[in-house]
Amino acid sequence: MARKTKAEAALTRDRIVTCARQVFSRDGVTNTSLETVAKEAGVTRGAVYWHFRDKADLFMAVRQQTGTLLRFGDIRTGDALQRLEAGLQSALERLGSDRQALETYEVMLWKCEYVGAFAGVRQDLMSASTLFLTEATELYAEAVRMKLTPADLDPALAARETLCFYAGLLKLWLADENGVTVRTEVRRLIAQHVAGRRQRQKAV
Amino acid sequence: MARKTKAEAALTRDRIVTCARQVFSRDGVTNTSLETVAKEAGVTRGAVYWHFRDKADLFMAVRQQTGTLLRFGDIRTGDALQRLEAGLQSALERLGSDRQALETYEVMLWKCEYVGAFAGVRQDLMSASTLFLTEATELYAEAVRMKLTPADLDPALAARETLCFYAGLLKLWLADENGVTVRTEVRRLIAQHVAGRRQRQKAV
DNA sequence: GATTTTACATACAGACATGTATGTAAATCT
DNA sequence: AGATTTACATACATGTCTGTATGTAAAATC
Repeated sequence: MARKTKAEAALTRDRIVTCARQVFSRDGVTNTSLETVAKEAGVTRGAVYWHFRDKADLFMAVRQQTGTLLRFGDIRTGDALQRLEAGLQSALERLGSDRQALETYEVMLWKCEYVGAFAGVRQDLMSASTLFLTEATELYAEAVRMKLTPADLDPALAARETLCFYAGLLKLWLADENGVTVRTEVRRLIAQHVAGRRQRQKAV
Repeated sequence: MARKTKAEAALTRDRIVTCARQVFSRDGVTNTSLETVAKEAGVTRGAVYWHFRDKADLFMAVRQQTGTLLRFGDIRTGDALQRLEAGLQSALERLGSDRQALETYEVMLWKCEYVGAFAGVRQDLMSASTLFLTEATELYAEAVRMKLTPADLDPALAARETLCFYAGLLKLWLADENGVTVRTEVRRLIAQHVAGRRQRQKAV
């Protein structure tokens, strides 16, 4: 076999990751053999083992290729609550429009068993949750300072509730292919969730 | 081998289910061989195949043995929002005190790939979500009628938000073994979530 | 009490996955 | 230009899991 140039090799690696994502999302991580991934990518297991140590390593690459769904830092317009809402909205919108993100999260939330070598990945997910909490807490703190919310709102607790809401929404959205639970109402759901924090004018 | 009496056979079946739950929660569903389950239960694969058609069937039995975590219908004291909160609280409390429930949900939410024969199980989960929605919607509707909430609250939408919150809370609670995200704050989180619906007195 | 089931254990056959070792021709380095 | 890596393909050795077929002694049935 003729040796590939470095650029070609990078392409090969990328193809393997892309195909892995697709096969994982179709058959589940554990049920997928590296042979299947290799075939799909038009290479042999040799190539796969050259680029990745094992399946868990490949799975990590799949995650990294897609990156993070939600980045509050990217959003800079509006008040704190508006930025929070925009972040959530854009994350869910991306799921609907970005097939790669869809497949990756489908795998992570429904088609992966976090056991053995994959237990570490679960730790990763928890780190992502912690990051979410940090950012969301800061946003809520700002909202309190700006009197956008009742003064007694606890930013850390509110952030945790939002994290739960977001985690559940992601999971349900992915499973709700027929739109019977949340998929058709995402926008309103997110808007309502954030609106619930906002200072209310007056009771009836 | 001496034939067992019907009662003994039922015990055997139950042991298999119990051991399956434990092994599933340790090794993940896909990575678990029926041989492992059988050994753990002190029988051979013959017994397992006698009682269950295949692994998916056994998994269903694991779920049925534990039953539903959350039943709003069981709670009859307090106003609609109090009953809603009590339902959520009791579900999470059970996770902390009932090891069987803990293991079952750990498997369902983190150690199972919903693919192939297990795709049907995911449908089951969605049915459970639908049931949750029905009950929660009714509770919110009652809350509106009793003026416990702002009059413009949409019961169906509120129920969906609560479903997301609950789903995410369950998942995060299970993963949060070190108590860094939600585990130590469950009670307050749930209380806050429900309190957010309640009619507020007056803005500052 | 003879017959029929039952509740398993045992045995069999085949498929499939993994990790590693080895081969190789061309790209890259010096 | 020669030496050395590189980017794979191929081959090997091994273990494991599944489903089914068959055997069997005692319960259950009549």
